[in-house]
This record gives sequence, C-alpha cells and structure tokens, in this order.
Amino acid sequence: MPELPEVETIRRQLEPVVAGRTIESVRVLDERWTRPEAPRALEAEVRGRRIEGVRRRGKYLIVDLEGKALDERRKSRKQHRPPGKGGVHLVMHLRMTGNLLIAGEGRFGAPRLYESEPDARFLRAVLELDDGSELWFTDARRFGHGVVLTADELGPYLDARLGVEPLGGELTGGGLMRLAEGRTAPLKSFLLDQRRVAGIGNIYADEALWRAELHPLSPAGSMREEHAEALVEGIVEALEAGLANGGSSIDDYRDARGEMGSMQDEFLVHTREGQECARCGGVIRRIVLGGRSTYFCPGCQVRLRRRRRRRAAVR
DNA sequence: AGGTTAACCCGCACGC
DNA sequence: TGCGTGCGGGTTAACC
Repeated sequence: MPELPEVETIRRQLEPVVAGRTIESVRVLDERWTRPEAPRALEAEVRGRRIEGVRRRGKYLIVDLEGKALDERRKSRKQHRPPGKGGVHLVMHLRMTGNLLIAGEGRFGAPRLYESEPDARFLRAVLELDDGSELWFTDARRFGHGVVLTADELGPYLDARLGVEPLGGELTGGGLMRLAEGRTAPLKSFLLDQRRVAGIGNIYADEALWRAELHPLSPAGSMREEHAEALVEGIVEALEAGLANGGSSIDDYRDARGEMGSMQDEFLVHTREGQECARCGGVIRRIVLGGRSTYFCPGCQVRLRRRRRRRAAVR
C-alpha cells in the first residue's frame, strides 16, 4: 500500500521530469476521482498551468501549479471557478491501490514499457504535458482522489488531516510523548492516526513497533520517555528502510516508472506470521486490531500496562 | 472527546 | 468451470 515511503518514492521520480512542464490537458475518466467536485471543474482549473514542483505531505502528493496568464483567465471566466491570480495545487491521494505512472510518448527519457503494464481498465485520470508525456492515475478500487485547492485552502486542508512529519527531525521522543499523553487507544491505532503522526500505514506501523520492541496493543499513553524515544527511532528507521528499498510492493504498488519496490523482501515482522523473530527467535503472530492485520513478536515486544493518572496532590 | 466501527470499492483468493 | 463469499485497507462519517 502507498504509505509515506511509497509516496515519497513517486515524488522523487516525478519532480525532475515534470517540474517546469505545462499541463496541456487533464482527462478525468472516473467521476468518483474528483467527488464531490465535478471532473470538468478540476480539468478547467488545472489546464494550461505550469508545474512549479511536486511535494509530499503525509501520504498526499501535491503538484504546485503557477497562476494562469491574464488572457487565459479571461477565457476561463465562464467556468465553474474562474482561476484567480495566484497558483493552485493539485492534491492527490493514492489510498490503497492507486498508482501514478509516467507514460506517453514524451521526452522524459524514461522507459515507456513497464515491468507490468498498467491495466487500462483501471485508468481514472490522465494529465497530458507539453512535451507529449503523460501522467496516468490508475486505481483498481477507486478510492484514490484528486482535488484542486487554492493557496489559501491548501494549508487548512492539510492541517485538518495531518499531524507532524516523521522524517526531517521534527518528531522527537518528547513530542511523541505529548501526542500520546492520556490516550488509551492501542499504540498501533495511535500510529495509524494521520492527525498525530503523518504518513504511517499498516505496514510501517508494524515495522516501527517491532523495531521499538513495543507491543501493538499497549495503550499509547502507557509509554515512558524511553519507550517514546525508541518508537520515534523505530518509526524513522522503518520509513527510511522503506525509502531505501523504493517502497513495498505486496500487490498493487508500483513506482512512477511502473517498477516494484523491494521493501516487501526486507520486512522484519509484517506478513511474517509463523516465522521466526529475527531478534529473539520467537514465533511471529498475527492478530486483527481495529480491523487491520497486525503482526508482532510476543517474545520481545513488551506489552505496557496502562499507566494510572498521577494524583493531583498527595493526600 | 476519545475510541471504535462501518462505509466506501472491487479484484482476487478460496471453497464447493 | 462457474458461482458465491469474504477479505483488505486509508480515510471519513457515524456512532457510542
């Protein structure tokens, strides 16, 4: 599934080949992709704009687009939302089975043939760029999404959904402690909550907890400083391993060039039910937690007890 | 308010 | 071979 390392892998591949290009047209083939916005509205808002860059926040990909020239704005006057002077942002989310692929006959210099050909049945949106290349958004299960936001809308949109970025040093043990304070939800559920820490999904949550030697069912608020420090380290190392391996391809994930990642071969616990724990030799177990497959080693991932709230005063 | 569950989807694996 | 069933999983909405 596309989590932070997968989305970042795509971003890194996309940025150098699309920055500076102009989007000549957008074709939204599945109206669900833009829902509740109309496909034609998104198409009109994006068409004709130059790409400034590609960013990532959590699992969201953000394509920054320049403001339109004045004559372009006049032409668009009658459309749903006439483009303002400023730039806009095409924000995309791959959800579970979405892929964003470099395609077309352009001058990317990227191979046109994929390790596994993108399935045309699943094509949901196509961006055509001014060098003849294309970006294909494919998505078997149609959970993926694209939306255009103005500069004013982008910050609030992301801030309402996402907490701290785990890479780049912003996430500290103390910071994680504060986020978890007083919370009784299991650590695994806590890690999956994008509004606390952004970008961790089912795979990397399991991997991070194993690295930190913490049991997924431990109440989040039960961590002491040393546990929170270990968990931050586990999160960072799990995500960086994912990045170093080009992401995990269990089923549908492919990078922007259509190639599989190799992180699935490096998993320390995820999908390893019944196998031996690399650290303690125990047998890795699978449970369902919050409806999600959760893998852990009962031998070395310690289950913390709920911490009693400290009394306001002693007698 | 925090926490849990269902809904959204549909290809695919599995059983008969 | 064909059909029915159930699973998964990020995010949001609904519910308790």
